[in-house]
Amino acid sequence: MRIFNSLSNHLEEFKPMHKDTVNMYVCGPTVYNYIHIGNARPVIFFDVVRRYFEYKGYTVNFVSNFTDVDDKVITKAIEDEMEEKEVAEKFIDAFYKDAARVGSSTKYLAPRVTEYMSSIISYIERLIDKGYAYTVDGDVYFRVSKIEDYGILSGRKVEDLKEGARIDVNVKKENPLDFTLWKKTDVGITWPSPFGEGRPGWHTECVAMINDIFDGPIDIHGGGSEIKFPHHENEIAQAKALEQHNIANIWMHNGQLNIDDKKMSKSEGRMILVKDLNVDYMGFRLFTLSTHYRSPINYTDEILDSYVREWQKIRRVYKQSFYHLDLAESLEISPEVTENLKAIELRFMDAMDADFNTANAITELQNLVKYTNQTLRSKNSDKALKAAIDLFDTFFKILGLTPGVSPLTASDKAIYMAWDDARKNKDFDKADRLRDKLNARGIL
RNA sequence: GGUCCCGUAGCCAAGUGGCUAAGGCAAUGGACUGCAACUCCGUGAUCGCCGGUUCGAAUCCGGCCGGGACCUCCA
Repeated sequence: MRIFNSLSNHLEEFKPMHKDTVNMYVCGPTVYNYIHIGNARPVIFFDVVRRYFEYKGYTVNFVSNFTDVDDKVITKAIEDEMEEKEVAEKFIDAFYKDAARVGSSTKYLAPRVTEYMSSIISYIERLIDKGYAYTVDGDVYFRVSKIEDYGILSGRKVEDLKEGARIDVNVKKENPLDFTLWKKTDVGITWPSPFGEGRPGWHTECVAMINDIFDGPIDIHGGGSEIKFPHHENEIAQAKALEQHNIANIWMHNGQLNIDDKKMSKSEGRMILVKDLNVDYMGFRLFTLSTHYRSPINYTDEILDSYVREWQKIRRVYKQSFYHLDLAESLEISPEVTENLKAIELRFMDAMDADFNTANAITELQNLVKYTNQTLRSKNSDKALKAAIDLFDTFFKILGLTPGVSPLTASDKAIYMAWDDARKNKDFDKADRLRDKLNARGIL
């Protein structure tokens, strides 16, 4: 399988560092607010990455952090007259709820900055010891000039960066590009350290946690493209300084989600929170996976709506097939995998193998829908239908889509049979009443 | 100002050197149907514009137009 590596800018054949295991880390949210639909994109996409690796038989050690201390969390805490910890707890809970809503697993290791403070401090100390960082007045800065190819990930040159850099009011820095490792402060929560009372900068947490948890470089590091620079660039710089490696073999970055073709902006009123999305979340998940993960994706109500309807269509044929077999007491029938189904499955997997081309994978899901609708209406095809359902289950598992269909109850079946009889007897009044009942139960 | 990305039918979107440019939505014609819903079958684009490279380009190169991102907290 081939994955696009942001570090090399090329598609690369995936080779795990440790046989049958994938170690991956995805930059998680800063927990000062509910997540918006743009935050949901990596939550959904990297969940699919994990699912696909698991489908392929790998054990996936999936880690994604919570940034539970930084300026925003502190500001929010002061605003709401809460402790930083309370703010973090509140929005971590909310995050888990939203992640579950959009169909992503929440069962993974989620380290928090506050839990790794000693690791972060010692990481910074080691950087100072080796001359890659310097202390000024209780602040600690990373010395970018010590890193030979700083800018390698984001494809920037130090000269270009300097030219574009704002006039830095912080005269403490040796170089405007140097970034903060430790910030001296007396606002909000602080920790004691050898450099003084303060709190860590944003860029060390991920490297320190990865270093602690995985003990060495990992297979995949993921995140949104907008944090490629400076965050990921700075992570690499620190790891190079101490560990002489790039943290991850493969760096993956998802494109941004825009609203009405513009970047989300709270101040301009262009921001939608996941919890406020008043639709079937599976439709939203399908929407985010309908564009290749590296491309930007545009949100409008209309576009989302078309994917919600698409999801209903997918779910409908699955449900109808499932109930068809259930009514025939054939849910456990042995499947007959036809050539068509084999071809659809093969193309689906080919798409996933090609840098997680979920857009093409979804096309195959749609081909399966069409095939199943045709099969559903032909006679004596229960075995093929069973095979189709099995394939749906496989696709759903990989994409993280859940149709929410379970076997019918005895009373459901009785009504269904009665409806069928009424129609055969041309008792349409009765049939319509029974049909309403079945609709109310969500069976038709 | 610097760096970079994108522009495929009304809409979403795949394809990044070679069979007739996938698929979906919408629209429209037909089939099915007690009615309706559902579903199935059919119908649409020469790929922003101009020029170049090539036997051959949506795919490579150059210019132009349009949109966006990053360079500052941001998934």
